[in-house]
Amino acid sequence: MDNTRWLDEQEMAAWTGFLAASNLLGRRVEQQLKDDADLSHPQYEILTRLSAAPCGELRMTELADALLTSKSGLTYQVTQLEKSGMVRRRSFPGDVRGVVACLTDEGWAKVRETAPGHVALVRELLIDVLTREQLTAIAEGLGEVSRRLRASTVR
Amino acid sequence: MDNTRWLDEQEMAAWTGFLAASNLLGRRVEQQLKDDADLSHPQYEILTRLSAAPCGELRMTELADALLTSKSGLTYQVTQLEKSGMVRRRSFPGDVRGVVACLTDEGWAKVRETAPGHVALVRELLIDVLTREQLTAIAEGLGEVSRRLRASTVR
DNA sequence: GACCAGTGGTTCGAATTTGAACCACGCCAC
DNA sequence: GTGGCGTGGTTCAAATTCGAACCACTGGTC
Repeated sequence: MDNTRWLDEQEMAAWTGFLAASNLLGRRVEQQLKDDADLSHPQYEILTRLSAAPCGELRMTELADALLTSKSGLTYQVTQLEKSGMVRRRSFPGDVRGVVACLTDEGWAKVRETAPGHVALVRELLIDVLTREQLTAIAEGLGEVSRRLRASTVR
Repeated sequence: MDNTRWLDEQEMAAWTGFLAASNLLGRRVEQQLKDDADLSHPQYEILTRLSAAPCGELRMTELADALLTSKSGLTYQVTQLEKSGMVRRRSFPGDVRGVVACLTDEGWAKVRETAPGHVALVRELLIDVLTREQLTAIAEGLGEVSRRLRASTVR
């Protein structure tokens, strides 16, 4: 017996569209960040997360699950950013094990000068291509999808 | 002056939802394929593309741009699949340079036994979470997005 | 106060990915 | 035919990624 519920045309289109957009967009964004700011996308994410946090600093763990990357991956990227002077590590007062990453002045400067170009690209390639209805559908639909994924993921 | 058109709340939600869904879904799918079939996602993609093609074979180049990966990446994955006996390389009659990848019997078997579980997961994590309206919005919206990305990408 | 399961981060090795350099060949124009 | 340019694939080194093992420490429990 084959009782698999295969995908109909519409569903298939959604899945392949999602996959393709995800690959191609990721690639383009990565490319632009590398060219304009000499940053990888994960690195850019780290910088913006930090810049949005009070005092420009966050615990490693908080960063790690905001970034959706593995712990070791984060360690690596933060080390890179530290080498290039964008970020500094400090130890967390109150728990010797804890480490907080902290934006340096150059880090702040980098974010300020990089963000506009990044936003412009995202707008051009994604946001402005969609109708308002598509935009809200995506915001709500994929929002729900990722909420469930987060919830069901073993921490 | 800062004349950047920043993202409003809705637009931001769409972008972050998209990024998160993309990361988390990719990770989960990857995981499942590895566990159930001992395949990476790119490898699975190769197998299904081949199985959808006449005679189960395609030129390397055709595969490469269907897969949205670099040429060298494809070479690597095909080599892996060849080692595990899912795929065979033949030379392309009519152009000595050309190489066609070709599903073996085990390759066919692998696709048949892996596809149902894969589809079920995609359904559970993505398709069945969305309303029908969201589904069509995503199919059309992201379809258009990726079409443009393909078109504007240097080949 | 000593034990012990659990946390926060780093280190390590293995697998994958990418772009650039490369090689061999086909396709033309002359 | 014979240069010379573009193509189809592979090879190479470098960067990144992941999970598993690890270390140092914390917070209860007895």
